[in-house]
Amino acid sequence: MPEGHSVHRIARQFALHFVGKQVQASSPQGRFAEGAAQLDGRTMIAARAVGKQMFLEFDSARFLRVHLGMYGAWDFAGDITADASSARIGQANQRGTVVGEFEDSLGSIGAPRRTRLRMSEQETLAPEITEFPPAPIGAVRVRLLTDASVADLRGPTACEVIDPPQVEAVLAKLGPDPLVDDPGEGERRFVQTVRSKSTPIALLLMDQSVVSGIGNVFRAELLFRNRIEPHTPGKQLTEEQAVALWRDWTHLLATAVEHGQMLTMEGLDEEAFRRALSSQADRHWVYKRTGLPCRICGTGIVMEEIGGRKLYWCPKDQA
DNA sequence: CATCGATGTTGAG
DNA sequence: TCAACCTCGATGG
Repeated sequence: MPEGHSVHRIARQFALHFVGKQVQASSPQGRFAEGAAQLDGRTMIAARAVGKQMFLEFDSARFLRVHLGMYGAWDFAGDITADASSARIGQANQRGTVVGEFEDSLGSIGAPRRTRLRMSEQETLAPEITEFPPAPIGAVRVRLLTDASVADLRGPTACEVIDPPQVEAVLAKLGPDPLVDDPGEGERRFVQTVRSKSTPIALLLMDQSVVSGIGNVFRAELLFRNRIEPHTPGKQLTEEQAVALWRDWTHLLATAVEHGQMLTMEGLDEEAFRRALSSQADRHWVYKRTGLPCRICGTGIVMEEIGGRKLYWCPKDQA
């Protein structure tokens, strides 16, 4: 379920604790045994996210490409970075465990630390491990293990070992990512593409070849924040509207990566933004609010299926 | 405890 | 256009 910000957070986790280290790769589930064997014993060189895709680079020019799809997740344990301001506490950990921000990045002398963190759309702290490495739980497609940290991947849409030309082929199909591409260049590409197509803007925002990283939540919220009617053909947007969409996406993405959660009320409603930081309620302008009153004008939010996904908007403010 | 739906993508028909 | 992929929290009985 992750949109772009989650993948950037996961890549950062790998950059902090796996890059520069030799990695033991395996496939406890068995389905990725061949791929794991190609990575086993190699050193991770870099971790990079582009949109919802992640590339873990290993020595000898091998890349692990991962796309979490609808319900993929990484389970980290040992020496990892757990950010208390964004991670929720898992069920069995309700009382007791308190983890300070970046506490676990402080020092790693001696035995691996015991933090366990699931990173998907949400970040959830699980009960601490009692042994390292912990036994894999469930269907783990690939396990990446260093002397102090472990990462288990489950339920991904894509998980494959590829070479540099194949990496380039994947990247070539992706639209700009504000955290990857030069800001001016990304904006130019986005605006140019959007304003050349007759496809509804609601579909263009979800098209990863037009812009990388936007999913169903950000799509609906971006269109509301910019008061754009979702069915408007891309070519009917003004230059200013297209530019504003790109800049707002840039802003929302950076905020989400920083806080580890989507904060789409930010910038337009400071009170709601602060409330969203600590609670699960009142998080969105229109997403999943069918029939509820618009937070601005009170009109009922409407929903329809388009391109196989649910689209939410305010028929009055986004007329 | 069974069922549903989801913040996504691919490929068959 | 739709099923499949394969996971799990939310929901309902």
